[in-house]
Amino acid sequence: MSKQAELPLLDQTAVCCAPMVREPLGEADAAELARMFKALSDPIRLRLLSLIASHEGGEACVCDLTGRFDVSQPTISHHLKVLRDAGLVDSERRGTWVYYRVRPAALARLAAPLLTPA
Amino acid sequence: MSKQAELPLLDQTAVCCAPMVREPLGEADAAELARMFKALSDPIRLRLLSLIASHEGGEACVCDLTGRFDVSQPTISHHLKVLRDAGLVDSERRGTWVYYRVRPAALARLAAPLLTPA
DNA sequence: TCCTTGCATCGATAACTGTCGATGCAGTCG
DNA sequence: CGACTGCATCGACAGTTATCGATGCAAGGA
Repeated sequence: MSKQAELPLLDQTAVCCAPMVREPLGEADAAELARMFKALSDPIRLRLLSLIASHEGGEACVCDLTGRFDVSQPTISHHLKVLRDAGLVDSERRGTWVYYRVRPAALARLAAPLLTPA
Repeated sequence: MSKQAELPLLDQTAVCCAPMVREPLGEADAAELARMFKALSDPIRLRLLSLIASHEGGEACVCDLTGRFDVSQPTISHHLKVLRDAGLVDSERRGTWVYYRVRPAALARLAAPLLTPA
């Protein structure tokens, strides 16, 4: 579990600190950002992410998440996998349960290009 | 042109100022945010947005955009429509050309929930 | 008026996505 | 060991999306 390195590495400074208002996105940056935004392009995934982030301790086990939605457990599992593959969350098994936790750096990477410089 | 009101109105303060780390997203908020993120989930649309935003005057006509990509003109037109329907850009016809311009408030609305509070 | 240019729309098609029930697998508890 | 629970994976199916060429339409110039 905890698949990292699903996305190619990026020049952190390029994506992180240069709002796209200043200079056009390169093809590679656009491709990676698009992959991450795509993970956020579903209402259930957004709610999952916010449930995880706002849960006490900053983490939530799948059992806390399933049942809060009108979709089946395999569907929740699928959405969690999409979030994980996009690098937005991490998962860790502890005993019977699997805990998910948000990766704040990933969110920051997405927010950065959206912020218009003053 | 310039279709507004494609998205239902939202409580501005709820979406805008409450990072989802604090409290879980409501269903309606999640649905609208997902629609906007979906518009950003394509590399071509991200590059289009950054080209428009970084273009001099903060606006670009379609003729500045077509030809910078390996896809046909109708495809570019389609992607611009997606961005417009999501409320991320505005378009205006002036004479022969149609100019697109980013709506900074929309970008800010997307960035807000991603920012983790200190 | 007719032709040209800039852009949008249409219809078709291949690829992708969300969802489900069924199933598999790992860990826990008798 | 055997049963049960929590979660992931599989295979199938319906709905959506990205793309294209063809076409339409508006504005400007000859």
